[in-house]
Amino acid sequence: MTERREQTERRAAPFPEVFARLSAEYPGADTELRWSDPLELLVAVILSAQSTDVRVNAVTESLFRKYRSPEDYLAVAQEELEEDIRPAGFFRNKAKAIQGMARRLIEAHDGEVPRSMEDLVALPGVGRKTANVVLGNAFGINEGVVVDTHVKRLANRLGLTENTDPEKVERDLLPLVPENDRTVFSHLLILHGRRVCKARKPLCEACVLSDLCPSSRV
DNA sequence: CTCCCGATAT
DNA sequence: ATATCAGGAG
Repeated sequence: MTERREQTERRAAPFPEVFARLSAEYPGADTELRWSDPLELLVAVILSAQSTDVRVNAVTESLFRKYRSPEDYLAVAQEELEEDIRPAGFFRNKAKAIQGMARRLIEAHDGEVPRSMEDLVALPGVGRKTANVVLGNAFGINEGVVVDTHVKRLANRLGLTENTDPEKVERDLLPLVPENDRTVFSHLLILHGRRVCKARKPLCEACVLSDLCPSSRV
């Protein structure tokens, strides 16, 4: 209790207030990825790694007309799939991952996208972040918080965690966020991160959280 | 930790 | 010129 800190170390933003303000700012916050079934969402999220949703949607618009089932992804040579997803970036890795994922769906899950974290993470190209998006958006299972680059950055700036490892960030957020709000909260942070709390030049003067953000420069 | 891909913002 | 973009694998 004797420790006397400088004023530079401001308090973490209170989660309920953060959630309330962002909910008001972004009503109906949802993914901007275009999808119409779990397989499409899974593919879209795999493609979204280090890419923008605009580029991913440009790719999937035609991709999802050509590939409608796991079998369809395996019916072409890897090189053909690579060309079909090229603009999304990392096209060799992602084509290989999608075909490996499709193969495992057929061999281990009767061609269906599994509904558990354990099974999803066992799919090639699917990590915890991708699994949480699919669970939350396609199946309404909100067990986890999606920790992507935006959620990680905002959680740190808001003082909701001191960790940078995505899994530790999620562990710190879980007790703060009611289970039913976890998927929505992820979307809120992602949207706010894209539009206001940007990685390079955050628009603190336009931020509805600036008065309670430890990192605000306003 | 590096690599994977290339467009865009700063 | 360099950091960043709805990450994951080796």
